[in-house]
Amino acid sequence: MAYPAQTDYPTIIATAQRLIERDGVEQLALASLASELGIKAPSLYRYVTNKTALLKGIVTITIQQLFETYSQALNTSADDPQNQMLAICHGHRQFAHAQPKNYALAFTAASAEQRADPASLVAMVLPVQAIMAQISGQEHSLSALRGMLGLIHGFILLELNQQLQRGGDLSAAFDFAVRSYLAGVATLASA
Amino acid sequence: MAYPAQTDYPTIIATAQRLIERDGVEQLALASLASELGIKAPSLYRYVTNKTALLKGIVTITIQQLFETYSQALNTSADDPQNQMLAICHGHRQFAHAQPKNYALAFTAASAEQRADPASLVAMVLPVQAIMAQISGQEHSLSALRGMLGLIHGFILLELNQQLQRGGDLSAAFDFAVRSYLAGVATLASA
DNA sequence: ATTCAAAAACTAATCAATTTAGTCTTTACA
DNA sequence: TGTAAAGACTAAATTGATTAGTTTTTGAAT
Repeated sequence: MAYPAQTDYPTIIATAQRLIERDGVEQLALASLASELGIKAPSLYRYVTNKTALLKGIVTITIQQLFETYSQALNTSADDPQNQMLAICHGHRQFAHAQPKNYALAFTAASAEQRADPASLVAMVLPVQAIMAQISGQEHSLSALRGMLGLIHGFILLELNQQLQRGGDLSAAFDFAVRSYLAGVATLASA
Repeated sequence: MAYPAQTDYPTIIATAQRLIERDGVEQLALASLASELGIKAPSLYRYVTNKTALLKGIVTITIQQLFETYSQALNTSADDPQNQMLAICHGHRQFAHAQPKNYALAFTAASAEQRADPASLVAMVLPVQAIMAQISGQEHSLSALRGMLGLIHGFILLELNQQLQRGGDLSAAFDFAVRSYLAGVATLASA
């Protein structure tokens, strides 16, 4: 029963994500964000308690979006576990490439207050672990999952941070690495 | 022919590394660093052009230290390429665990001005690629190397960022993942 | 011995950004 | 038609990096 809000939380987060993708996180000042929303910086404090909380909100939303990418990959993808897993890995990488700055922010937030809620990460990967179990066997499924997440995440970060600059087809290298890993997991499982 | 310096560049970097490890990068203020060195903040500007340059200096030194870890692993390690590679991977992980905050800073610096010189990274991994070639064959050695670096780096970052919190022996999982990957690379190479 | 100049540090001030305090404006509803 | 709550604003406080200008120390030349 009052003044009509000139913005709202989802808009703030979405706008912040857009600015981060355009200019980088370091450049994200509350003044610029507010200006982009047509308000002044102090007004943001009606929606977020401080900048750290804002960043954590961004991280949370980004993870949710990645989560949706996973769901889609799981639905649309192929018959056998190997191909399902490949679809997930490529989906993950595409997501990261589509919003590199937000992806990096989501997974390398320096301070603990900014990091994603662990529970949501677990929810995200449980179905993936089930598929991995078909490849690695139950016993190794958690370790195998962790290795795979490390592989795709690390590869992507090295790419995004310009640390794989020696040429060659990075998509092919990624595919090669994931296939190798899955093949190895399958081998060690049957041994 | 003058005032004796109360500090020097290497001391500044080493002290900054220590403070980062103790309190985190976000907490690294020039005033605290200066105070730790027994001087005032503006005096730091005689040694570094600005805070960004300081951070880049820290990153550079940290990478050099990791480089030395690699050299040691390469010297002391075993006969066959698989075991040499394992030694490198475990050495890398131990280094990261010994100085997690500086490791994360070195490899996830948001802005390009803070990142390590690409050439030094190449120099660091060339000998590793030679070993990888013995496992994967020349043709795949670069892709296989990239995958391995991604795997160990990603796994370590997930660990350090508390994103592998579901229990279990992480050292064992790391070992399992690396062995799986190497086995897979060897398999695909001979195919 | 004294002075000079350069190096290095200091204090004080500026600038940029987040955050807080207090005030004004809009609008739904009695 | 008035009023209270929500939302935004301006102004000011805070914190941290950076700059300007000044002072201190000391080795070397007179």
